[in-house]
Amino acid sequence: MTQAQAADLLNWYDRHARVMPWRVGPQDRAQGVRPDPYRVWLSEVMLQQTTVAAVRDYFHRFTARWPTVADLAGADDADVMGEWAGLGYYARARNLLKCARVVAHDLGGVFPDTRDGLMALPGIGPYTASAIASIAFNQPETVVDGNVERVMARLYDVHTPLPRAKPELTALAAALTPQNRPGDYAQAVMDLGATICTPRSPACGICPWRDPCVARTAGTAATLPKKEPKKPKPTRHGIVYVARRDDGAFLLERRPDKGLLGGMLGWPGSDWNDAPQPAPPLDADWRELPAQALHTFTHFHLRLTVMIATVGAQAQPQQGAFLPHATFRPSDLPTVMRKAFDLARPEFDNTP
DNA sequence: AAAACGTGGAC
DNA sequence: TGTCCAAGTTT
Repeated sequence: MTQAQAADLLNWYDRHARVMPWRVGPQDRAQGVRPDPYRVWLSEVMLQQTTVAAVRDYFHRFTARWPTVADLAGADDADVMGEWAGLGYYARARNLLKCARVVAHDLGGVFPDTRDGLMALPGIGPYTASAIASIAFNQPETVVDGNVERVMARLYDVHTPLPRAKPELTALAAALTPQNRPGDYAQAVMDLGATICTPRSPACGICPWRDPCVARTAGTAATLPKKEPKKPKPTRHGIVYVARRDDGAFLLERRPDKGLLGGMLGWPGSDWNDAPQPAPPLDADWRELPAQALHTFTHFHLRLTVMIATVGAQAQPQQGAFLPHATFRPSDLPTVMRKAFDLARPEFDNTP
């Protein structure tokens, strides 16, 4: 019964698998081609809470610049954080480097091939460990991501809201996981969730699991999975200071590793709260821009007031350091800081 | 164990 | 415009 269901899904995957740069397709896989564990790991970390569309270009840039785990382990922290800029959840990038260095220096450059071994590494949790073990090492582990939760909730018409339903959905997913082709099966369920069993208006008519799906029969598919209500996001305020030196250098600071945007480059400024105190990083003739930078994080909205100033070569900052014009890439900034820069930049162009 | 942690696209 | 959501992990 369940074996037949798994076979139905694998047949569907053989015909409809999405093509992705880190993936070995079912045809090649059948010929014995194995995916590179480094690329599987890198893609899985990038894909945590992040869409395939957003990951593609980052994956290409990372693998072009650091083709192996040893290359990545030898990279400078600032270069890795800069390449990650814009992708979000920056703890992933810090843990990525930590993990690469453990694998390169302590494990001889070889990734563990078991779920437990993988889970011991920084930035690898239950989902990612199962994904790497099954996809890269063909271990019969069960992956449970948002797609799998949705597919299982519908297949068995589970109305318990998430995250409470997670253990139940995990058990249901495990019972379906076949012993053969575990990697293809894992990717097949996720492809099904991403292309057929979508959050809104699922395409039940062309679903390989149309017949056994309880929620489709009950007419509840589109309402599942249920979720606990979310808390409203408060709005916080902050002030950033964008100083441009005569020679084109900009005053930037490296944020501490802990906390929001940890380890990333940013403009010096105030704390972010209801009524931020001015905190200019150096004495200058600061001018407030008429427009604010608006940005929404996971748990709050932010309205950033942008102050700008042009300073001379003798300027001595109390916070941060001037980054030479030739060294500064705006693309190294996290998005909220790039938004502030996008407001400030034309002002410097207009008043050189 | 609840909260922190980013961003961009779809509707 | 606002809300939801995406191959979750850490503390």
